[in-house]
Parts: sequence; C-alpha cells; structure tokens
Amino acid sequence: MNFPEYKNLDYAAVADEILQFWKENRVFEQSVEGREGKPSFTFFEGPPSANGTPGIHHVMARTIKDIFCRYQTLKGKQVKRKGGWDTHGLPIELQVEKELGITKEDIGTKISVEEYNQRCRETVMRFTDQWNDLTEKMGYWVDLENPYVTYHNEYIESIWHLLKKLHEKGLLYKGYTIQPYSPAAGTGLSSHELNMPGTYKEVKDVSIVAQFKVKLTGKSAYLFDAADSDDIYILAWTTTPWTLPSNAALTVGKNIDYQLIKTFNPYTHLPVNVVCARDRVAAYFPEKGKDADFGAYQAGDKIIPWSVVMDLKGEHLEGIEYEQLMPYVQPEIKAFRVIAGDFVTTEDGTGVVHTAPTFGADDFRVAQQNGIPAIMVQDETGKDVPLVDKRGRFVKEVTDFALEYVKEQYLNDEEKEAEREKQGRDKYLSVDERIGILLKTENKAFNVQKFDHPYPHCWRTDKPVLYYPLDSWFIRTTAKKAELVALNKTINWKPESTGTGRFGNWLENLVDWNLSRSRYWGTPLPIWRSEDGEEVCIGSIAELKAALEHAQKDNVLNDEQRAANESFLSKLGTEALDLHRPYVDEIYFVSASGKVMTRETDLIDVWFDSGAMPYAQWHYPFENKDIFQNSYPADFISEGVDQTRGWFFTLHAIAGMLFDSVAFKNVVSTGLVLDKDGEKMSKRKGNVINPFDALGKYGTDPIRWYMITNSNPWDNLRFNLEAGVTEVRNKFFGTLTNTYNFFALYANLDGYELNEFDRVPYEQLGEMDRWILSKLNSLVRDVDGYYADYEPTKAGRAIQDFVSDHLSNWYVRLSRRRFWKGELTDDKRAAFETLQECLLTMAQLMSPIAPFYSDWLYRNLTEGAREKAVAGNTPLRFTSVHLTDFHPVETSRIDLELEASMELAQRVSSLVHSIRKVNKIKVRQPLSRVLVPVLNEFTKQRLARVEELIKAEVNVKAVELLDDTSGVLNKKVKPNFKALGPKFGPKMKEVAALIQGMDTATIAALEKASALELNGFTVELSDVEILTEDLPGYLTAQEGGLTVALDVHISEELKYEGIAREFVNRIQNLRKDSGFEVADKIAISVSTSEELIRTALQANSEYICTETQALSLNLLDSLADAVSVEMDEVALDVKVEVVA
RNA sequence: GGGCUUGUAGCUCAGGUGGUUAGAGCGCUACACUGAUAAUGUAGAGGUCCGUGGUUCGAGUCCACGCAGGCCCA
Repeated sequence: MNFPEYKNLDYAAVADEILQFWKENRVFEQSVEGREGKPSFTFFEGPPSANGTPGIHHVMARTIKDIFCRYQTLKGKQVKRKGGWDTHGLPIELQVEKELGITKEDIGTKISVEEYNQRCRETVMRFTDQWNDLTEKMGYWVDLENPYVTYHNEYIESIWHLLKKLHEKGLLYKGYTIQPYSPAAGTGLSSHELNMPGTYKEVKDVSIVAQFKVKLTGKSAYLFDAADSDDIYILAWTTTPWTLPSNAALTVGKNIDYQLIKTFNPYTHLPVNVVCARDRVAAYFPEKGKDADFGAYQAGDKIIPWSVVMDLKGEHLEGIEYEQLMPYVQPEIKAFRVIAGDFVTTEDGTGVVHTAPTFGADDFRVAQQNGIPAIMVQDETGKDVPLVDKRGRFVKEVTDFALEYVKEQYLNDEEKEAEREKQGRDKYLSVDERIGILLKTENKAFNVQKFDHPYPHCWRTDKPVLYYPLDSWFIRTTAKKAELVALNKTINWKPESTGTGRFGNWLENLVDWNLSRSRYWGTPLPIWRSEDGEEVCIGSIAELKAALEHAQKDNVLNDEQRAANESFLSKLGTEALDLHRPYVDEIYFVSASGKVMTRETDLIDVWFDSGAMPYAQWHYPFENKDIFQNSYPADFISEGVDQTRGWFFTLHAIAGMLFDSVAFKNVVSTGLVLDKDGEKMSKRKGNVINPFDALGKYGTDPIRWYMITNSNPWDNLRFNLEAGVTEVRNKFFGTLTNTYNFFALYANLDGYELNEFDRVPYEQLGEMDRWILSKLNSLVRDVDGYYADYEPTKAGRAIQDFVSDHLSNWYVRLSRRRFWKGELTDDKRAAFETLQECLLTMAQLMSPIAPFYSDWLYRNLTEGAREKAVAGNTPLRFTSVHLTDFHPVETSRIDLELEASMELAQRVSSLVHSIRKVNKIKVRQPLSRVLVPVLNEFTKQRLARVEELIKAEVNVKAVELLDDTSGVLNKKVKPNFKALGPKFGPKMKEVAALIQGMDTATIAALEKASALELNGFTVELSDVEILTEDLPGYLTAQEGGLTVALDVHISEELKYEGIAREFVNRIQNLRKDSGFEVADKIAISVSTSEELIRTALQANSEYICTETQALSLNLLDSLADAVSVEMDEVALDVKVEVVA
C-alpha cells in the first residue's frame, strides 16, 4: 500500500509520532543546518522566567514566533533561534522570601546576602523541565541546548560592557527620583510599605490657593487686553504649602476649560483678574457676587463681586510666564511658566497644579518633559540638594523659615515650645500656617483654609511621609529621544497602532530610564565611587582585574579591604567567580587621587538584562563577534502587547543609544488569552487552562490552528477549548483528512504512484483540474503574501476556505467519478496528480501553523516515492515538510477567467438546487433544461465553458443561454448609486426615482444610445444596472443579478430515468450494507408488479448496470430470498449477489 | 485620570477608498444528497451594526461626545 489509510485519526497521537520522528532524525537541526550559507533570518527570543509554570497563553505567544521562523525556513532562509531564560528580578526574590518566611528587612540579619542569592539561583530554574516539555509538545522550534541565561557571568559581563559604553558617552548618570521618604526614620519607603494598612491617615492640613502673577509677554497679552488690567493672576491650589518656595511651574490640562475672572482679593481687597478652571469657579466664587456692582464694593464687604471676563482652553495658557511666588532661590535655567500635563483634574483645587519638581513624582516627570529645572541649592560639598534637607527642615537659603521643620509633627514638645518663644506667639504656628499668613499680606493668596484629606505616614515612626528626591542611577534616554523616535518609524509594527500609538506616545513622553533597584538578586551596577565623587565604570572582567590589581599596589586600603580584594582576585578565572552581590560589594578600588572607592550598591533594572540579549546572548563583544554582526538587528520578534514599555522598549533604547540602530525590524505584539467568557484567566477564578491537558486531549495542531485562525494575534483571544477546538478539528482537519483518505483509497486500488518526471502535461488537463490548480496557485500567492506580511490569521483562514469550499466541496465532490471509474487512464492519473499536488501544497502551506499534522500528511503522501526521489534528487527527497522549499507560484496557471466561470457554475447550481428544493423535485429526477438569461458576452462565454459541469451537478439535460435576441427577456433597471452620487448629489433621489420608473422601451433606448435625457438629467448606461426579470412560465430564482429558470416539465422518458437513478441509489446502498468490496461485480434480480418501474428499469438497464458494476439485471415475477426496498411509496423485492 | 485597543446574529468572526436588501461558520428548526460521511446541500428563524449628536443626496464605514470590556501607565 502506497498511501496509509486512517480511520478516526487521533491528532494528539499524530503529534507524538511526528515528535518522535523529529527527535530521531534531528529534523529541527537539519532545518537549520540545511540552510547553511543561505541568507539568514534573525529571530530574538524574549526570555521567559522559568520560576513559574507555563500557561496556555505561552502556547499562543510561541505559536506566533514559531510560524514566522518556520515560514522563513521554507522560503530558504537560515533561521537560528537561541532560547533564553530570564533569571533576575523581584518575582524571584519574592518567591524565595515567601518560601523562607522572611521579608527584605531580614536580609543581612536572619539570612546573609550570600545565602539569599544562593536560594534565588536555585529557585530560578526550577520549572525548566516543564518549560522544555511544553516547548516540545507544542512543536515550538527553538534551541534549548544552548540557551542564554541572564545570571551567568558571561551575560553579566556583556551587560557591564554596555553600561560602560553608556557611561563613556555620558549617558549614565546619578540623579534622583521622587520617592516616598520618611525624614523621621531617615529612609525611603517602598510602594509595598506605603500600601500597608493604616498608612494613610486623615489629617487636617493648611491648603492655599496662591495667586501667581502673570508676566506681560506675547503669549499672555490677550489676557491683559481682555481684562484691560495689569493685574492678571493664575490660581493654583496646594495642600503642602511648604513646597511653594520650590515651585518651578504651573501645570494645566490642555483640554480643560478655564475662565478669566475679574474680582477683588479677599485679603487685600485689591482688584485682581484670576484664571481658574470653569468647573471650579463655583467653589471659590459664591453665586451671590456674580456680576454684582464693582463700583459699590467696599473693602471688607462680605459679598465680593465677580464676573467672567473670558473663556479659554488650557492650551491657550501654555507657555505663559509668571513671577516667582516665593523668590528665595532662583534656578539657573529659566523656569516659572505654564505647562500642560495629563494628570490635572478639576475634582478639587483650581484646575491648575502648583508644580515643585523636587517634591512630587508627577511634578518631576512633567517638569523634565518640559525642560523645567528643579529649584535646588548647593550643600557644603557642592552637591545640588532640594530646599528641604533629609531631616525635613528648610535649608538656610529659605531665609524666613531657615532650618525649620516643614511638618509640625516632626517637632517634639520641647522643640515646639522653643519655636513658639522664638515666634513670640501664644501658640506655635506651623510653617504651612505662616506661609499662608505671609502670602495673604503680599497679595499672593486667594484662599487659605484648613483641609481634611488622607495623607501617608511612615509605618515605623507614624510621622508624615514626604515625597522627596532620592539618589538613583539613570540612563539619559531623553538625550537620544529624537533618534529613538526616528528609528521607531522604520520598524514594522503589527498592529501598526501599537507602534505609532502606544509605543510612539511613550517615546514622545520619554523620561530618563531609572536603572536603580535597591535589591539583591540581579546584575550589579559596575560603578565604584569615592567620597569626593570620583567614579569609574567597569566594562569587563579584565578591567575589573586591572583595577583590583592597581588597588592592591597602593597603600590606601586597609587590611580588611585588601584581604577582600585578594579573595576576589583569587577567584578570577575559576568556577568560583560570581559577579553578583555580595562578592562585588567587597571590592575596593583606589581612585586617581588616591581615595578609596566603593561600589554603588544598586542593582540594575532587570529589563536592562532582557534588553541586552542581542549582545549578551552571544557574550558580545568578548566572543562571537561575527555571529553577532550577522544576526543583528533582528528581522522579527514577538511578545505580548504588555511588553511595549518593557522588552520592546529596552531592546529599542539600548540599540538606539549604543548602536544607532533598531534592535528589530518587524514586531508582532500579541493580545491576551482570555477564557471563553472574555474573563482574564486566573488561578483564583479557576478558569485557567492547563496547557499540557489541552494539548494531550485535542492535539497540538488543532489548538494552534484554532488560536491562529480565530482572531488576529494582536486581539485578545477568547479561548473556547471545547467548542472552538472541536469545530476546527471537525471542519478543517476532518475535511482535509477525509480528502486525503479518499485519495489514498483509490490511489491504492489503482496502484497509483507519483512519477515526478512523467506527469500528465498541463496542456492535457481538463477544466476541473486546471481550475483547482488555478485556485491553488492563487492561494499560494495569497498565503505567501500573508505570511510575509505577518498576517497568520489571514493565511490560516485562506487555507481552510480553500480546503473546505474549493478542494473538498467542489473539486473532489464533482470529480469523484473520475477516481473510481475504470482503468488508470491519463485522465484518471491527472486527477490523482492534481489532487496529490493540492494535498501536498496544503501540507506545506499549513506547516508553519500546524507543524505535526502537516508533516504527517506530507509523509503519508510522499513516503512511497521517497526512494526514487532521493535517487533522482527531486523535490520529494526531503523526509519532512519542514525541510522543503516553498511552492513557487506558477502565475501562468492562474486563470482568472476560468475561476470566474466556475464561480458562475457554482452560483447557477446553487440557484437550481434552490428551485428544486422549493418545488420538492429531487436532484435524482433529471429535468430537461435550465434557462439562464445573459446580458453580456462575457457571462455567456463564461457559462458556456462550464455547461457540462452544471448539467451534471444539477441533473439537467441542457443549459440554454438566453440573450437579447431570444426576445423573451424582460429587463428592469436599478440605479447605480455609486456612479450617480458624484454626478447628481442632492438631486439623487429624484434621478433614482426616474430610473426606477423606466419602461422596457426606455431601457432599450438607453442601451442603444448609451446615454439618455430623462427630465433634463443625462443618464448614462454606466449609471444603471440592468437586470432581468423572472421568465414567465418557468420557475425562477435570482441572486446578485443572476437569474435562473428551470423547466420542470417531466416527460415520460425523464420519469423513467429518474426512477432508474433512484434504483441505482438503492442498489449502491445495498452493496454498501452488504459489505461488498468496491471492485466486486454483481448480479441484480428484481421483482415488482409496478408497470411503471418495470418499464423504467428495462429502458435504462445498461445505465443501471454500469453504475452499479452489475453484470446482469433480471426482472422476475417473483423472487426468493429477496430484500424489500422502498422506492417513493412503492416497494420492490431485490436480490444482489456477488458474481466475480 | 491619561494613552492605546475592542464593541456587527445566541457564540466566534468577515465587512479596501461612504452607495441604499449587512455577510460567513458554529449552534437551532425542517427537508434532502452521498461508494469521502464526526462530512455536504437547500430552506427557515435569528441584527437598535454599543449609545447620542453631527457631516452627507446617502453612514456599520467619516467626525465629536459618551457607555462598556481589555492592556499599559499614573
């Protein structure tokens, strides 16, 4: 048997079998090695973290990656794909802490950093086995033998090299970020600590609406004009008045509506014009004062008149400059202007946010984006520090409040009493309160009142937390913003909106990359500093060694430091070397000026680890320089859309900053996998799908196919395992397997073998074969384009439409007879060859998506021809579809005319079936003719070409094409709105009515003249669509401009033939039920008294015998051992025997 | 609160540049076909194209404002 036949195919078993075959024959390795010397296609694997178990969404994500790597391999590229593991970071630390029952506080006390990191190292690769297992079972081809691992010394060394290069370019610097800070405890707080219960307490603070005086410039002149005044102010609200001396900008919302309001200051009673968000006016301006008499106002009146001078948008305020509110310290760079920010609301305050870059995270970010400096002073060592020191006191430059605590709670009772005396008051007044008083007297406060709100407190000291600038290391990404934006425009994003929108906006609003992490398990920052700020960045192990050796020579280090250095030196070049903490912390250098240098204790952001993988995976530049150069940048990467600001960004940033290049040319960002109700999968909800169970139950290929064809990769997938995968399995895989089985059954019966050198020439093929080959080549062209364009969903859908609609349901259904009738003639051989080519091409086209099944199909179809193919070095020599070359598109075989003809045949057939159905005339009953009106020569020729097919398909004796000359056609006309619209515009309805009212004569006139005057409108032939109406006297059906009329008169002869066909059907069923072989010859005996049937059978006995492979048909009066057979209300006695 | 994204039949999804009667598959109902049969055909039921305004002779499609879900960020 040339072609194995199957019943009840188990797709999971197919996957197992093919996986085994791949392993035994190193098919993956062959697919890479076999392309040696060919152009390379580079794929970067985003490393998963092996400290968690894989989920079904990983099957989705990795299927996408796999598809394009396999496709490019088919296209002749060499696709190396190195696997990798992400091994550093907080999730691992948290897991270790959970298992040990400790917190971060305990590190260094209950457990040493050394032990802690050892535990992390053990934990991190815990589920590697499960991951490797899934990788195999889901058919994902990636090199797991030599993966990169981010905690390895070589990997870290490459990262250090990159950091050194950034440092050399001045792009790595020490700055600060605004973080929660407890002056009382003298420590920063993590977001975790801030989220502890009881941290937020309701407190009463002084809130101030300050008046910022607008300067008269070109940008603000319109306000001065509108108010006809020099006193224009912007109102901004704060609940932390102590930050007002640090004010550097005012932030407004671009789209927020503001109003300029004329009124009097309630404290100084001076006339003022103030800007406030329209939605907040009611909060500060009582309705009673609206448009009151300004002239009558007396200082101290309860009701203060006010009126709206003008409305304006936030964007009209941008760029307006104002006078510094509390001018203690002036920045070197220009500040004090209005900027726009997306965090401004009108829920409280004035819709204008007082912005102090040193004391608010939003403030800091928006200031940086707008080039607004922070208000700082220099301390005694020359370092820039904010106006509040680390103990929570104003610096001396803030003269009015020098060295005072900014929060009352930081003073103890004695200090408070001392302050009270100094102030000379009965009661201590806080800094906030006195700032309020000061501003009131200076006409700088519009509203001062106590305000209740929740405020975070330090969990250790119970004192208020400040948002405060703390040291951090940064990569100066903002310096390269323009380059990064420009480079991004060269990247092909799928979908495009992720690149232009999500990623593009992120780049537009870029802030410097905060690299610092105060943790333990990660890549250490390779920077050493002396107390004087001398600093060195180490870029390799060799540099580290040189610096160590240099340090040992001097007499600067103490004995302990020297011993630590010695210990590290002894490990260099040995297995014991470890570039992690705590070992690198115990390295001491000596600076050029002879000072001790210690390492900055920070670790770097793990995202730098993964963003460095293009270089570090090859230990570049210390090894593999050539490999790196040949595989950079990547042609293709893919990860979840949630990685936009993660991996996608870090890859892009490092490449752009250090290599003036993109890191990847094409990127597919994938959506989430949700459950069937669109809910996120989570362990808590219990709707998580175990990937191993799913693959085992349904098989890898149906699952992959379902995931890809159901929705675009970038849309979220509602994963309906049961219904969805079952449908794919039955409809697509079932149909394809059936088609293969059909082929195998008859090919085996005829002993058909494919001879790659002796095929029936294309020129001799019939219409059906040429048609499916045309369709096939059109499909190959489309699918090739879809894969090349990273559109796997379109590719999969095109393939399955071809298989079910064209190949199975039309080509095979209509060609069945050719496969089982008679000897192995050229026509039959052509049928086998055509079908085999279609199936083979399917195997190849679908192989990127369904790698196991497609290989199974390919091997079934070609295994018998392998030996000859290997000897002759023909295309089928490959043992796996994944080693083959992509089917070239044979454009000369794409015959669009033929495709159009066939489509007409399908439509006509469908209409005839529909008429038969409505009138309850079985398809087995032959009819004399079908009439098809055709209004143009094209359609006529196209239909003529497929006349025979239509006749056979709908069982009629003739297809008659009726054109104008027949004189029986009634025409009607429909307006073509698309053509009429631009011509007549508003008159359209009128014209359309005229057209619909045209009578037959007018239509004829229009056809003749090709243009006509209708009530003054010139209507051309192309402005209308001419259709035919029903033919009187026939049963008709219409669809999309096509009309079909069926002659349902059944002559005696047709009646007999119909009966004969019914009879043939019954005999075939009998053969089947009796278990006869397909090739068995039979003898038929019939007994019936029904004259009609007797006549019908006699008249068609030859036909009956041919169809049923009967050698004889005997009509008897009575019959023993007969079976009773129902034929349309009549019963016959029938006996069927095998005779040969 | 901001950015991006999705919303079309019970379910999953198609619907270049606006064109008047919005489609497919699954599911449901009925009938048929079949020497491929867990398949297929025909017919039927099933729609506020998320909502409200606007532009237009004409809007599922374009614009504005909302609503709901999702992701990321604050």
